[in-house]
Amino acid sequence: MVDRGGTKTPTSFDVARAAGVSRSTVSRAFTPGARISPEVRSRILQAADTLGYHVNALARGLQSRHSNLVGIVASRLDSPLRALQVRGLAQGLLREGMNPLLLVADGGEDVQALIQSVLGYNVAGVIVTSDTPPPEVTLACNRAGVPVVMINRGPATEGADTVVLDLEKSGRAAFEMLRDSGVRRFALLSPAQKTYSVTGRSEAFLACCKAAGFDVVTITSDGQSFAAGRAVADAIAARIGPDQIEGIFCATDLLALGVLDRLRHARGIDVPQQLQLVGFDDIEQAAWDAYGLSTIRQDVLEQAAAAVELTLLRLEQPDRPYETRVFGLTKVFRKTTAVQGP
Amino acid sequence: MVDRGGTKTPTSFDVARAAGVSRSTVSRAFTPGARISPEVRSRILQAADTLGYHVNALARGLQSRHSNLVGIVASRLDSPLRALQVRGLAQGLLREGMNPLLLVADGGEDVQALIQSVLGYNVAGVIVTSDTPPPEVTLACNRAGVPVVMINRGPATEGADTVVLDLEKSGRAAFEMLRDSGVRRFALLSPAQKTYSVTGRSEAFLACCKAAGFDVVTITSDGQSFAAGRAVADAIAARIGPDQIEGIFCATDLLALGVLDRLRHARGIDVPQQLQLVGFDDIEQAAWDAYGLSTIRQDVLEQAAAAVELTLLRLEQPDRPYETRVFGLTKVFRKTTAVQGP
DNA sequence: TTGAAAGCGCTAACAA
DNA sequence: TTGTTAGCGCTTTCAA
Repeated sequence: MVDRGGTKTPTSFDVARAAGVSRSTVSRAFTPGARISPEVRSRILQAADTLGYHVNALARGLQSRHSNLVGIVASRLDSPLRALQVRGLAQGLLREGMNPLLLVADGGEDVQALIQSVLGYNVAGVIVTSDTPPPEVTLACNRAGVPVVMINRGPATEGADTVVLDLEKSGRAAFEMLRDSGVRRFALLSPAQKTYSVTGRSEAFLACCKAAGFDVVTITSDGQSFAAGRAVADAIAARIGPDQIEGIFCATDLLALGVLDRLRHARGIDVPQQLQLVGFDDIEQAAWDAYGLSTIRQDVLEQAAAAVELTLLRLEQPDRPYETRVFGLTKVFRKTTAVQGP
Repeated sequence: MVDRGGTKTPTSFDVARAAGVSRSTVSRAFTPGARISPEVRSRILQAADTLGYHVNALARGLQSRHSNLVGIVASRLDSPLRALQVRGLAQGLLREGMNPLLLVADGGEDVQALIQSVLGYNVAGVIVTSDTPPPEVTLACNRAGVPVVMINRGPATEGADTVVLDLEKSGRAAFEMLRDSGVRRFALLSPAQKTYSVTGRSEAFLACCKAAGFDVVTITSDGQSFAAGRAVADAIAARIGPDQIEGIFCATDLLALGVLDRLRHARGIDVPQQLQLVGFDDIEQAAWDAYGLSTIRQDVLEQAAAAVELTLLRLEQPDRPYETRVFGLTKVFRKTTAVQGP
């Protein structure tokens, strides 16, 4: 805030004087549930309105030992899934009267330092949906008494509420979709970088295949982006053919789309005739006609809502036991599997 | 922040005592550019580290009359362009030691109320990249002495620095791309909702066509999403044919992609043989092989960096004249025009 | 229901 | 270069 010499922002003192009450009373007028008579209250509110007064959140937070700021730690903000998730988080928070402090944690940034700086705002809570889940985040927040909610960053950690997808079901769903589409020779495409949810469902998929007596060819990508998928498409194409792979589970939609794009347009491979493909997430682009990706849907908006709810719950009851909300998923058959959707 | 009865967070007082100095000196140790001897400074930093001390941003902001919080007002956070923009903004801000306060302003929310609440944090600035640019935002911020930067929300408003695309060049580039690809019968697809940049370039395109002696068929969509494009694709298809439209400029890539998707896959229309198509933005998906959309690139990351820079500049020199940075664009020929890229 | 007084943790004048 | 003294604007006991 730059002081441009203009009129100073009015304080509760100015409102108090205008309304003929004390500053404490003004404070009460702006505190939901405070004991104050309706008449006095509306008189104050009116005075405040004409003066253009609004509570100074800094002072309030300083005094009351907590602001209504909630930190959101997110990485890869520009990936479709994450963008939607952050939007859900921000809107949910705003709706509850909290303000989201956005922390982008893509590689370069020092997450630890970010958390420290955020803690300096007496944040009411921190929601983590980053890829790299530094356990120190939980630690630092716990020390400061700040509740933490992890989204798909489990496993259920002591000291944090958690929102997760059912890993086992995720992997199984992928296996089933391919198997039910007639695939007998399986492959898996998964990023080299370990991540709770992506690696987790990949391993669950592997386990399912093995349990059913199938071998799996595993291919590793550099990251989970579209470009990463595209980059390994040739390696995949090379393994298509008699006695080779028939169906592949790509651990994220973006990866699947990258593979699909190159397979079809550069290699002229017919999906699903020559190779079947299943992704994961059901991002908006998966449904675009040019792709029609068969995939497994997770409802990020629902997860975001749960994260907000968990944050508020812990604010109300700091001592409640840590909770883990496990979310399900939906198989979405489209056009990259033999079994096809509508 | 919930007080879980644990150890209290250390204050500058504790650090001062541990380091054997006064609180002001501790403050100086954490203030870049403050006059303090290196030895004392490192002694304090060390004491702070062992105590787990970090500056309380609330108290600092309260006292110094400005926090290092910067509000970002954004809408449609989950659209590819906006997501990238917000990411750039957040990272740029973080890099400069500022923290982004994210305000999602999609229809429902009362922007005015949001701004008020944000102003309560003594934010150092506000960056607006929302679709609906309430002039009240500028007004409210100006009254509070908070600098405002508008991204593509011009025209240059008094009271705000501005980052914009060259509207005239945008529209002209679209016209030229189609014309140079041999189009003689033009069409325009633009959202019904007025927006500075989208409506602006649409009108510039119209003007260019008219000036060159061409008529233009204008088609209106409900919004600028993929779905909106898809929804008007049939209406466009109906106008393809002898003596009908040969090329269309879609005011956003998402719109163009929606049209293209349905035209090709539901209507079996050959683009660019039967119809040429040019989009705008060059979002990631435009380059995906399944689409290969010819488009006009705007560099959102560069714009975001400029917005951050303008915010900082005004912080340093509150009285400098308001500045407008105009950005150029790049024609990207791909596969939806007769003239094609690499 | 209201008011008076005491800080929340920090920075910014000023003095040393 | 360092310490001292005042607040920043608010909420929160505690009395009235």
